[in-house]
Amino acid sequence: MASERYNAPVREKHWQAVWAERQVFRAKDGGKRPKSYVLEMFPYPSGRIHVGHSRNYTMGDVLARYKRAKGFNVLHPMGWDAFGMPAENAAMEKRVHPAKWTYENIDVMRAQLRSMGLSIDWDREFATCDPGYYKHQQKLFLDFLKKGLAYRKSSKVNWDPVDMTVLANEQVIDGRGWRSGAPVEQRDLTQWFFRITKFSDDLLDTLSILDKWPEKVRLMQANWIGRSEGLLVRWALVPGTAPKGSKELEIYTTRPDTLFGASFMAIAPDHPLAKAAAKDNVELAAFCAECRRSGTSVAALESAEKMGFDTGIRAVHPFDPNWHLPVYVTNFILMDYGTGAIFGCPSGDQRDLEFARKYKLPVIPVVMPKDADPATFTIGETAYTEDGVMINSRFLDGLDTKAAFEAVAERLEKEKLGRKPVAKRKVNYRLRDWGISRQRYWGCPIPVIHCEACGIVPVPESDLPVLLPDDATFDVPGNPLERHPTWKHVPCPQCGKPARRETDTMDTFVDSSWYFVRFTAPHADTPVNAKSANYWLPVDQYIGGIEHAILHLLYSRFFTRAMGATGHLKKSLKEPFAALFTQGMVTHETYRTRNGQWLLPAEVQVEGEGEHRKAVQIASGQPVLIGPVEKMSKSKKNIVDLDDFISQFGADTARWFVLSDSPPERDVIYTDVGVQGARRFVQRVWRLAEDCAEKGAPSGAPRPAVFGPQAEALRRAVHKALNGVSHNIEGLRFNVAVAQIYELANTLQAALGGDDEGMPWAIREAAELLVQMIGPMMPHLAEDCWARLGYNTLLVDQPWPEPEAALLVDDTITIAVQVNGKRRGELTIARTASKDEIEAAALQLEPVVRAMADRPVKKVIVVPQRIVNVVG
RNA sequence: GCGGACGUGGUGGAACAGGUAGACACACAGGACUUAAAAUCCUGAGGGGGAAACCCCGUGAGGGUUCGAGUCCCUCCGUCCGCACCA
Repeated sequence: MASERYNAPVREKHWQAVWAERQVFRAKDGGKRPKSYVLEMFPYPSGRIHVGHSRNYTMGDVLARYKRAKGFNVLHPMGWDAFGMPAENAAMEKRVHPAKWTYENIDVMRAQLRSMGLSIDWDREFATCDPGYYKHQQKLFLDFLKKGLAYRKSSKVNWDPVDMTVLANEQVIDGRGWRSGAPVEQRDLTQWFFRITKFSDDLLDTLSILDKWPEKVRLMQANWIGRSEGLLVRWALVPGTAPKGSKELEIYTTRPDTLFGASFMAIAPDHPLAKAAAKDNVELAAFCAECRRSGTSVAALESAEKMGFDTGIRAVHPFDPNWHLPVYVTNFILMDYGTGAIFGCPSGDQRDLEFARKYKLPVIPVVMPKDADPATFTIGETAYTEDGVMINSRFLDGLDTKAAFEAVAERLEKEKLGRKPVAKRKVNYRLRDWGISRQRYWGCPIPVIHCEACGIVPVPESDLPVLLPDDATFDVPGNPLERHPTWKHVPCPQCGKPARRETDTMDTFVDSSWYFVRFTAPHADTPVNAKSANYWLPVDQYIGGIEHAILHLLYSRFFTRAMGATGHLKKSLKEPFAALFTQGMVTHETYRTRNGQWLLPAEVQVEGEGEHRKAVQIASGQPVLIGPVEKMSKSKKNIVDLDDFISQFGADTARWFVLSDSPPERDVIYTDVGVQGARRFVQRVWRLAEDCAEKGAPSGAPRPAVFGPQAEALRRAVHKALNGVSHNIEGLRFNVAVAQIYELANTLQAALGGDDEGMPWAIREAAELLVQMIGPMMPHLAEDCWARLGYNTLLVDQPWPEPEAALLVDDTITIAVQVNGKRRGELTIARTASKDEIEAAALQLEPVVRAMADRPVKKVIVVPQRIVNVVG
């Protein structure tokens, strides 16, 4: 019996050094083995790694190690998503340069990740703030610019007047800047954009081939792209009612079938027609200003009452020159969707209905359910938005919704207003082009120069990278690049006259949109090495949080296409990530003092159970409020530091814990007892390996010709477990693989007492296979046990074992026997038994006879190898 | 409002493809070892009835399909997530 304990922290350091020295995880292009690119979303270097972060990397590492053992040439890299606001905030608050802050964090976090024993090829590491990375990003930008995939336009932005910066929508909370708390203004700014909408259809259509992506993510992306098919319809304006020069109004509709239910037109406050009309109408101008002020934040939209202002303008119904409809400016029409104008059909749209009721506009039912009576069908408080049969619609009456759509489209396409047709079909998208300008210092400079004479001039490629100045100041709000005394002043590359650098930097989502490409050749002097990219891409398994389901993944998909269009990637590479897995978070209780200060779990002592649980602050003895379980985050301090954890329990315990119990896509709650369980198992495996080394046959012992029944049973259990664990790792069902390993450990431990024929050999085999199975999950422990079993090779170099097929199927099996669907007994019978044999045996079973009493057997269902159901 | 997912013991969860529900783990109870504790090992356990054999009930609720439903279909309840004036 082993009496010592496994000293995880010490042994883990040892094995990490061995792996590093042998460079076992270095990936090389090419070779005979099939490739596998395993990638976890790279971290932002925020400071330190906590146990919450570790789950993502552990899952990727299990897969990477498994694939390696399976004979794949594995690429498993790591880097840093290193540009971004937190570094600048630190610069403002702590007077430390963003670069220094970032690189120091990287040093700390790299050491922490290394201590997890990840099978990373560290030679490929880079940070997106390295000039050696962003240089190539600037080159990509210039190529996008050339191809028209990058452009400048004026657009509305959220402007924080205190921090003097543009805010993303997520950074606006209740209409206020998330940092400054100042009310956010809407401003028109000229910004840089990527033309993601050029690929709208492709981005949508290709979702269907991403069969290894979660359905949920594909759906979210499809909704985000938001394709709709409709009709652009031009309405003439009644002369005399419209401002000079305004003769028509173009609207977008997906429901042209409801055209005869129209009772008003609605346009956005920023619509050109609204602006023109407001010139001569003070009240209207005031109304438009009011609409703009209420903003576009979510909160504002939710609370805003639907309001309209009758401009006095009248529009002519396309099918009836005598039918005139009022044109309202409203606060609920968006200028940047469709044409910023609609016709309102109150009976077919809830929002239009509410508007019509408020302004006493007609409500004409035009669609009714198939079985309704047109004489009695009316619209009450709810619009009828389903498909149905047309009524009150002249030539459409009696048609179904789809046919009516077509009929209207066909007629209006032939009608002429002026010289052009009244209507044309139009596919519309919710997706907008991607605004990438940020008025920040800590980002990739946009490599263009503004010249009064030449306009926008790209920085010559030979001048790349456009480096960030080291001596920026962060003591006042605003863009440090803009106020830097010299940086932006440069001669125009074309005419040589004084010109000005672009001081906007790129959204950090740009950095993370192609890093996975760069990993395939991180030292290449062009952005991409075609040979390496072609070899490694696409990423075979991508793992990360669901919070990136839309933006990051969509942007990366765009980049793959844009890089294809600019010749950096081959065009046949449609998708960057062949398989995607979104893992759940690690959550933890939160703790606060009476005055609302967050406390680390390490600062808190918790006692009692259930409702009697109480917590006190260790340092002060003061009571602590136990808050809800939430995702581990720095801001709420409900984190367990990885260094603390590893020095206490070791990396393998952390890895095992985050893989156990909860399905990987679901959240797992961090609890001390859960960790104890993982730690106990680490020790148990270690002792078990020792015991097996003692009681099992020596390594390399010849396989006995005959196994007794117990040894045979053990072997069957082991090979079945191996089969199950292999499948479950491949399917990323780590929690089930863990359970099967537990089960095997139990079986093996129980078998240690047996002295059956061939048992020592079976025990050795079982121990070896068990150790190999835990290898991807607890690699240090497995390596240690491998050595204890008498090997001087490295486990990490061993191929993944294959189960013996003969041991996976049993000769005799036990199947359940039901009477009228209720389980009454079981039957142990040869696996190959025929239906008749099974039926005969089942009918003789004592519990079956009893349950049937004297009723006649009506029918017997026999599903060989599964079940018997006697119906009586 | 629209779209989606989920609901299984005290707890986390398992159950291939409609075929023995509750694997495995945690917590719990009893026992062994120990002067004692820790650690470790063994045993028990969905609920109810019964001394036991065994019987009844049981996967959010109700209904349906089926020889058979946690799994498929319908209705409802609850929880979570995404989008949200998208025309």
